[in-house]
Amino acid sequence: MDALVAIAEPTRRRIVDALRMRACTVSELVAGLGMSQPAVSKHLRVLREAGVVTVEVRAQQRIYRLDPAPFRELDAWLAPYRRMWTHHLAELERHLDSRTRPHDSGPGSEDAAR
Amino acid sequence: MDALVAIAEPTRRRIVDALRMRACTVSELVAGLGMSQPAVSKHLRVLREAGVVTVEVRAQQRIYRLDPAPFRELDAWLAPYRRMWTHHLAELERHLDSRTRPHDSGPGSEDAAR
DNA sequence: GTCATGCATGCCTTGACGGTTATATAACCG
DNA sequence: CGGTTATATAACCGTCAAGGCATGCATGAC
Repeated sequence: MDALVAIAEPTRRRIVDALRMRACTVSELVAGLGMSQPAVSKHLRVLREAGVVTVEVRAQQRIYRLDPAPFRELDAWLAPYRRMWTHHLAELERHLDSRTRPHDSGPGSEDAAR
Repeated sequence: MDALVAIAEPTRRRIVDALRMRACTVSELVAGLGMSQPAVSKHLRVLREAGVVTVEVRAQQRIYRLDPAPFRELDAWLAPYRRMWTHHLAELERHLDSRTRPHDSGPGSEDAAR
């Protein structure tokens, strides 16, 4: 979950969101972010060391692309919380159910989450 | 996605992970974290203002519990990235396929693994 | 070779943040 | 009422990180 800290930073999340569409060179990112090139390079370094992005050296250019691994990790971390809100939904559903059909006692239609 | 910044901080993630199990008072969190009470209160304030937790006033105690909303939001943000790693898996699968059966050219029977 | 390009690194400043101690507020207990 | 409990807030400090500029280091073009 070290990647989470890296991704949380607003500017880096902009970079990540940009790389989600397609791999980019540093210059392209600089143009899109409206920031100095060193600043972008430093953010890319953080993302690199957190395993969020990988680099492909191509002449003088560096092509950055996302590494799926940390996102899978984030997804795994999020999993137990998913149960939380599905539980909340189920509760709400039961509540609404009991208001609509006050005497419905049977475990009726199950609506699977997502 | 302001909640992401709040959750990214290590101590606050410990708090969130604790609250995932059950709602807690401040004192309980302080005991679990081994930190000063003001420090915990400040983190709780950040989480509160980010919409991550809600408070229930009960005499002198404040019972904190998670609010599912920001986690759903995080899940939604993560969704497009999910497509990324499933795509990677499909690619890897194709690759392994071509190595196992080098002359398999037709898009014939697809045996989906796992 | 020299020059230009693309990027990384070093240094510096500034602002934000996590942690502490001390204090204020509020609710129960006697 | 005074005293205790539970929590928030204030004031302060040390640290760290994000951004800027200047520079170094490769690679390709000439």
